[in-house]
Amino acid sequence: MPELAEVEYYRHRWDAGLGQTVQSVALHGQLRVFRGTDIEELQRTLRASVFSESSSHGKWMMFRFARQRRFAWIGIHLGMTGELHCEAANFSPGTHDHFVLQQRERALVFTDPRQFGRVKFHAGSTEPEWWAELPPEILSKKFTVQWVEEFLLRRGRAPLKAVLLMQQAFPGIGNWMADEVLWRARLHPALKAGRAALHALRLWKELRWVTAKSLRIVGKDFSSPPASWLFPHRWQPGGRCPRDGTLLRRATIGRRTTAWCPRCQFRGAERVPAAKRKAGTPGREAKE
DNA sequence: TCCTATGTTGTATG
DNA sequence: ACATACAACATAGG
Repeated sequence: MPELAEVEYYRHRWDAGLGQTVQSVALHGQLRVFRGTDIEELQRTLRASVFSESSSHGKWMMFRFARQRRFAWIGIHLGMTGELHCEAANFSPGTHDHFVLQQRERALVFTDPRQFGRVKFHAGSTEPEWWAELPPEILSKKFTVQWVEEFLLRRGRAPLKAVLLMQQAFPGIGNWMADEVLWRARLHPALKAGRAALHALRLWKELRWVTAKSLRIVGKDFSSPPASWLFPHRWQPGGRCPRDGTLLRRATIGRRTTAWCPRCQFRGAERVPAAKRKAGTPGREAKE
């Protein structure tokens, strides 16, 4: 499920283990989530180290470990179905529990049935490249209106929805957050990004608003956003726009199921009227 | 049986 | 080189 707010929620589930020594590291089942990682070194380095720090960036989480003056970093991405949880010390892993950090009083577990998630590893005295090179976070100073505008222009021909999902510009935004932002900015998900660049300020504001609020609501204790959000209505059959009561529409846009209000989310005047479209001919819009 | 799922990556094409 | 579109990955549930 995880987008940035859920990621933050899951990250804190390992907090109980902070300051505690890792006694052993268990890798279980398929090793797919470790693709590209030296698992031998990972296990060797983490054993007897202290779990000393935890942070997140978009959909990535980073956990730091220390042994004497040596540091190790674990990066975890939850993919589509990943979760972190904390279990009793005598925990025995199930089929989808791929990564277990055993501590004296608990087990820190990474579970992921579909295995789209991944675990990265780095040891040394400086931060790993894959952590240092991440794009500006949405709530950071470096995430400016210009940043948004320039990216929209560069991806000018792609549908706005698809562009909002691009992690190199909007780290942490996923399917439901993108829909929420578009609905609040009153922009149609199929609008060409180049056209949406005119409304970069609005998008920037809503990106930051939705991000901040989601962290407080979902990130804190996995609560659901209130009925005034698009969120609780978007998958409901017969779901209606909380702003004007219009029946929501759904379609596949940018390869993902998208919900929007056909009344308050305009495509804008740029839409060339399909003057002579024969009845029965599919339009440019994705099938519904 | 077929469809869906809050994600990313590799590959083909323009 | 750059942007865009799509299949693929693996599993569960309706």
